[in-house]
Amino acid sequence: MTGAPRTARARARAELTNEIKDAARRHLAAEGAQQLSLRAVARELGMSSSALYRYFPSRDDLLTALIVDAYNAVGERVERAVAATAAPENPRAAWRGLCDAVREWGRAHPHEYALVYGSPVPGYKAPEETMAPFARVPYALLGILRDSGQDFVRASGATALPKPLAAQFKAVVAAAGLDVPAPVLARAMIAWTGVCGVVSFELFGQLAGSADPADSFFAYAVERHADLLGLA
Amino acid sequence: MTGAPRTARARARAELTNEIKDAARRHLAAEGAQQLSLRAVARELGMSSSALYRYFPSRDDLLTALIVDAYNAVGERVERAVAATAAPENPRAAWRGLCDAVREWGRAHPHEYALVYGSPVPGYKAPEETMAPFARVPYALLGILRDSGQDFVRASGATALPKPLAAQFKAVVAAAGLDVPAPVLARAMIAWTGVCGVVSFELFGQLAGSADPADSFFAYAVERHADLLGLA
DNA sequence: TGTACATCAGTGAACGCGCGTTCACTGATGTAC
DNA sequence: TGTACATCAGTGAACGCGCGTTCACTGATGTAC
Repeated sequence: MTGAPRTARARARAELTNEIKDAARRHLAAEGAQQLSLRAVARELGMSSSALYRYFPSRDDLLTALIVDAYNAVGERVERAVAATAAPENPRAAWRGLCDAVREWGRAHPHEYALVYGSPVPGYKAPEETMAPFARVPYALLGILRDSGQDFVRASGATALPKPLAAQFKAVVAAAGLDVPAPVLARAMIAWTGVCGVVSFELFGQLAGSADPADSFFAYAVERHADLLGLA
Repeated sequence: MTGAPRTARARARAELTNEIKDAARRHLAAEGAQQLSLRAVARELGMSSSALYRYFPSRDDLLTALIVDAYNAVGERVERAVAATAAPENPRAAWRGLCDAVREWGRAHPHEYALVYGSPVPGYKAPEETMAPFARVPYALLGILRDSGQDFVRASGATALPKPLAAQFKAVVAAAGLDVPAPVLARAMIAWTGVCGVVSFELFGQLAGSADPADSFFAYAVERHADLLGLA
């Protein structure tokens, strides 16, 4: 992103910014998503609460930084997992890799997962800068489908979208400059919401007493969603 | 549940208990899920905060009451919707009814939806009394599948579960006294998590900029999940 | 290389606010004889 | 039906706590000549 900082002061600033975010992440894990407290973060770092204002102009800006970091973290893990599977030759393996990466990241960072995929923080409005990181995982999925060169939509037996949905998604495809047909986007979003549904249920405790532990159920659900996607 | 209250005092108590819960629900909608404030609720009702302790021994008990009410509200709507579709003859219509009921309830009460299906409230441990209301929607879905008399698992082309999952779900079926085979439970849970995934994405803002408004996408996703369930 | 000045990091006190919960109390409602 | 007593609803003050943010300030780090 930005080049290496030239002065000692700039280096210290960059380091401390990261330390603040790390402490905030720990505090998120301890106290839960919404009540992130600047004072508690400052306390953990042994500095005065007012000093934080040198680094983040308000609590919401710190939140935004954490959200951007979280989207980028899961996005990067997903992209690496997909790249490791020789995606074009085996889209189903790539899909598996994507899903496992999301779940593993979520299990390792449940409160960051909740921050981005759980209930919205009341009174917080996500600024525009979160949009690109937000889209990394869905884009990775679209990439798998595009690169497979497979006519998986036809393979799955459903060729056409209902008219209103087709119109809506054609517009989305055009506006975002995506290189997939609308039915592929629709299938991708069903798969993506489905997998997030399972991960959310697992992390939020809705599977306690049924699919608990959730490993086998998750793997099975991933395969069924692959079927629905029409992946070979 | 309990009979009609005999004395004026008991009647007033029951009424005020409901008024407190209503005010708490409104407060939930205004301020968000986790920071439900007893004092704010009392203020809205024009009573002292200490008076609330006559009705709920602590903040967590009020939360529990709201959670139980929320599960029962969505459960009842789902059960009515399913009953209205002549389910045994047309399981797919019943499934549609279930999904639409969940989504409509969620859209009408997004903060109650977030309370039960969103990020868990930090420090709050759901007591046993929430379990039965919690299970109403999944049970309604299992009822649709059982009553259809259809061999939809075979119809969908996947007969056997992987061994570990089969063992796990057989145990769940036995422990809960369910009258469906394990593969049906597995399919039902995939469908249920999938639909909740779409509703959560819609309500939590993840569909903004793509499937927004989400009506057609939701309907399409419901059909595809019905395909996956193997419903006629 | 040294000096004068500008920039920045961090402090500590303060403002004004809200929170859950406890406690001793007043007054009304219900119950037993 | 009337009276004595027990139960309950609700009050208001208090405890002890935490919060985000502002402000005037001290010292250290960087920059231009």
